[in-house]
Amino acid sequence: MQSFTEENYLKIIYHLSLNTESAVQTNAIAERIQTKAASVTDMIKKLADKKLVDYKKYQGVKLTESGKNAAINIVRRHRLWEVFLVEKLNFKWDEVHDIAEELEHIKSPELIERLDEFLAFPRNDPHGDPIPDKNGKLDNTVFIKLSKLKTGDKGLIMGVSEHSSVFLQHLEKIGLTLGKQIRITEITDFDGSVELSIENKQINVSREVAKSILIKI
Amino acid sequence: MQSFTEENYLKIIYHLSLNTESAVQTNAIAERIQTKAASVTDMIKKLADKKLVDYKKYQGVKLTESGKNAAINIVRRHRLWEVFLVEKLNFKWDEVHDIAEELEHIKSPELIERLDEFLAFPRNDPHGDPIPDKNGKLDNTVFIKLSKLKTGDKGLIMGVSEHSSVFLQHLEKIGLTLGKQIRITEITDFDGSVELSIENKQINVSREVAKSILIKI
DNA sequence: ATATTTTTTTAGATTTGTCTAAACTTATAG
DNA sequence: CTATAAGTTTAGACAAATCTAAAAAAATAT
Repeated sequence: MQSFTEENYLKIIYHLSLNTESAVQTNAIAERIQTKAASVTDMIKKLADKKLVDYKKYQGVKLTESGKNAAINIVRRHRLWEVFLVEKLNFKWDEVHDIAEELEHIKSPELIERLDEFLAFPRNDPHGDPIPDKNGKLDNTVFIKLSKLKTGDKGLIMGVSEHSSVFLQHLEKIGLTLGKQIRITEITDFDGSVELSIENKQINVSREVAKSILIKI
Repeated sequence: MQSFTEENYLKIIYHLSLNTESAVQTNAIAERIQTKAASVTDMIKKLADKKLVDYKKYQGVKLTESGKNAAINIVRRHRLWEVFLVEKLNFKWDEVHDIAEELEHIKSPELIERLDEFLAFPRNDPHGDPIPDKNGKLDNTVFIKLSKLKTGDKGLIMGVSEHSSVFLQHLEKIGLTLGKQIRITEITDFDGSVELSIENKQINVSREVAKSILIKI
């Protein structure tokens, strides 16, 4: 069983691994986890001793099979708690991350199975991210960035790839929330901004925003 | 804001204070918290520096006003989570203590207010213990031990003063659960065991058991 | 190919919470 | 009222996770 801190490292390494085939760098971890590179090196050695990561000096780390399992479990717990906070306690989607960050470390497996059942086995968290099932299996449906669509394309908002409060509050304000149907009405050539219709209203989003919204066609 | 460990000490000191007017002894804390007296002395000094306890060498500790507030807050969180686990996730009353022990340290006050609301502001936890309100106020209804009743007395089972799994499972098995109506039909003089009728059945409980069941007449 | 910059690691210190062993206080028994 | 026992504290050490400063390796630039 891992400590609170070890779990945080595993989770961060897992998230950083998703963007790359190659090993995760010490500095990248340090930045994400708000600590110094030297501390990361120390922890990496500890995780390597426990066979949770493969590590060669100066070469960064990769999760082992068992490290990956542990990480996915943490992600599962985090996302289930986010669903609970939004669906049952009426938190907004931009308010839940920090609380889930604490709740994810509660260890009882029985608790998580029952929570999953209580929430009716949700497949996605409030940001559209998939929730691993109890065997660690992830729904591998891949969504398309709104910025990749063409004029006339229709789709459903399924998630976001940027999780900051400012961004989520902005989406909330302009009405771009999970599950809504959209249709692209125009794409401005020179700045890539997108005009779309949603619930019979026309709104305009910048290319920056469009890149962070995930769509199912 | 206190650490996980400091919170545990405050909680234990609070519980031990309930049984006595005088200061709580180092050894008593050590026994409850599964640690050594020397460690307790160290932590007590830290809590005293933070003005959470009053401490004079060799004289034990008492919670200060602010220490007591902190402790009551932890108790509130613990008991609310116990209600959640039993009412919403269908845990049995003897299964929830350890999980609530972890959940009670999640810090967000907003979370607790919303949880309280979600549970419809329960007044008691699954063992009948009162839940402090958000101002720390405790319902001061005092219940009577079943062992104090006389033949013919009627009452409702409101709680238990012993929380071990074995005991709770035993009560569950013989049907003595929260909220049920009972009537004393006979008290055996020589061993103090109590015969009572509950839901038209006659059952017999030892004096030991009777002392740990709390009744509202 | 060498110099410079970036990244990573090491060495040694610090903090938090714990421990053992010994010393000290207070309580209890004769 | 002294001797012994019980309870508590101190001193010094340890493990976990962190840090700073300096050394070492790898990447980049001239």
